[in-house]
Amino acid sequence: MSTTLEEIAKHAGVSRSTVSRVMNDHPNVDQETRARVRSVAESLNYQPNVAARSLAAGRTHILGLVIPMGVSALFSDPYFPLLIQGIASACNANEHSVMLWLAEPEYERRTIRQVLQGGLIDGVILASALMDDPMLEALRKRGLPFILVGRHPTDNEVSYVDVDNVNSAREMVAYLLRLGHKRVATIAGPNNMIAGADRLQGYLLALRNRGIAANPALIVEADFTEEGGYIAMQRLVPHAPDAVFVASDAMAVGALRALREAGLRVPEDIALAGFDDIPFAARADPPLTTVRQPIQRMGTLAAETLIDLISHPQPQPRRIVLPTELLIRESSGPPIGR
Amino acid sequence: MSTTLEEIAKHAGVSRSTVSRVMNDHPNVDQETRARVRSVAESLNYQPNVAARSLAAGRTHILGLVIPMGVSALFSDPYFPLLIQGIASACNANEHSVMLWLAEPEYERRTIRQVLQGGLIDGVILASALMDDPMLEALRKRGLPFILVGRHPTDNEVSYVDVDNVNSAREMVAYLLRLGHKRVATIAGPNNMIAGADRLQGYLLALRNRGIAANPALIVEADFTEEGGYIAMQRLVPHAPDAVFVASDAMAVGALRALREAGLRVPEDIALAGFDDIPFAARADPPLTTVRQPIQRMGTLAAETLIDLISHPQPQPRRIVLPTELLIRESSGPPIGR
DNA sequence: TGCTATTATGGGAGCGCTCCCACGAGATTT
DNA sequence: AAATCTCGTGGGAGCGCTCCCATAATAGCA
Repeated sequence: MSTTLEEIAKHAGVSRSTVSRVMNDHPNVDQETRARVRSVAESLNYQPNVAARSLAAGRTHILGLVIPMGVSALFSDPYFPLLIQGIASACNANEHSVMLWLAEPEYERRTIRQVLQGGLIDGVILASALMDDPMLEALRKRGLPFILVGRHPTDNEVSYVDVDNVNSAREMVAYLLRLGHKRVATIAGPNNMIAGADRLQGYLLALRNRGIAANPALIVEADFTEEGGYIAMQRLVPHAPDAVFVASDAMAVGALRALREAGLRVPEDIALAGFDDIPFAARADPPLTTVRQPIQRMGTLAAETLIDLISHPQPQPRRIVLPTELLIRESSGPPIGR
Repeated sequence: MSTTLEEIAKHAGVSRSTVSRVMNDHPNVDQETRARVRSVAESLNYQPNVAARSLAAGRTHILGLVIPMGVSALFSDPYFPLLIQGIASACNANEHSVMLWLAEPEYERRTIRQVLQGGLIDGVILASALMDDPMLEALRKRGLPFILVGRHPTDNEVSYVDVDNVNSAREMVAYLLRLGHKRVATIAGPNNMIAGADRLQGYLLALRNRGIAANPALIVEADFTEEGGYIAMQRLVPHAPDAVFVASDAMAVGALRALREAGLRVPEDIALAGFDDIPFAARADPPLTTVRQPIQRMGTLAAETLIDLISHPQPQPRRIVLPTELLIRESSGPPIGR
């Protein structure tokens, strides 16, 4: 069926061992022999058997991508597709493959077991871990290389790729305040998700820096979905905010819809700002002021860093923080007079 | 590190073979022995080594999911996330795992080789194969079980899960015609994608059934993206259609935007209908008349069918066609007088 | 009672690979 | 000149599992 090392060896007139050395770029192989083996392998369309390699060497060139699906809602915004694309693309470029686990809570124990003990994963990318994700604990106990997409709030011994959610949010809210808004509200993300908590933190910081006391009535938690943003905004309207920082664009789109239904104009009656810069943000009506984060790039970097971490284990964690960009569009409006 | 069969055997006071039989639900094991082995395995948190199992038995309980990324645009609409969710969910429920390949054209040959010859995939789900997808040819030549999501136009020896795109589109266009529209246009999907071609086919059929000649000026091909829909609609506007059937909701949202900018009201000046029923469709302004297709369910069924196909190989292909549903919302408007 | 099914179990072989050690030949050192 | 050190190569062992065959114990039937 599939070509084996031994066959290549026979055709090239060398031993199995030599072919193996060639395939793994080991030194101490004659230039000429190497070339001959390479060409035979190519012509026989040889592909090493991953299972055998894994058994013998414990290395598979497969990365696991684990996405907790407690918040399955997340899958309806373009965040994960972009992340996956970035990861897959890096894997393609580096001769790796991806195994995907959508960790549904009801199968949690089994998923963890599969991921950790199946023996066919070289490392794990854990995307948007929850605050107290059991997968994280299991990973660290097992000693399998892994990297988070999205930092961990308490544990600073783990590697991650992230953007600075706190400061990005803070800057956005500071911008709204500078425009002259007095009652800046926020629609926050779920508090058990790190990005949600961080962006709320940034909001609070910006207020504090201006010496403004946070008004609990102007802070509503939602679930990162359009629908959630819609409902949250309906709850916010009676409290008459003059600007709202929404912790994701998907929610901002929902908020926009609620405002339209409430007969409020954006940005004339109320300014709005989102987070993410999803493709639709620029095309919303009005176009959405938002924070751009390089999602696909984060995926690529996570994969690349993990691959490096696997072949060059290091005690100290890698922490990669990518820059964001404030995109000022029409939804935040001009400075207001006073 | 990881627990092995042999350890379980020792703890349970039986042989490796017996443990293997228990783990694979083979008959001819004493009830009591079986229970004992089970409990030992459970308490030692045993997980079979996938690589070893694969090597020995040629079965891995891993499904490959291959998504051609020629049209990476596809990833910005919720189709694939939903499909993936359905597949992953079925895999979780059936003790399988998923390997994901986003087949970028530049790595095509290598991807095919990895998928087919790595030896760690029991079967493949190929999503939205292109018209002449080389992966398909390779799969069939290799004899690996596989299933398509989205039928194949010429090859009817392959298994697939799909909706009846032709008839669903036909019905939607027939509905628009029944409302009294005279110049029904379409924004079609890419012609090298089967769903795109099929929906266009349905459009043409509906016209033919009414004895209406297709007007080339009223048919514009786009790429299933919002942006593509926007541009397509701009090109359509000068030809004054009174209704447009858009082959995907994502494109319909773009079309809506183009119409708004052109100062045309929906549905008063022009009726609009989409396809897919993405979550946002119901919340668009106005809410979008569309065809609902059970995307997540298609994923689940594809995975379940494939798993069945792997354990019970059959010569004849399985063809599963799921029903769609016409959702009449405001964007198509009421019947028009004449 | 003898004989053949049936059931429960153990152990060997081997899947395709990597790693380690052994070996010979040539280069380098003393 | 002998001793040592490279380098290139081959072959054995073994990763953890499944499959097959052998064996023993029991059941079924004449």
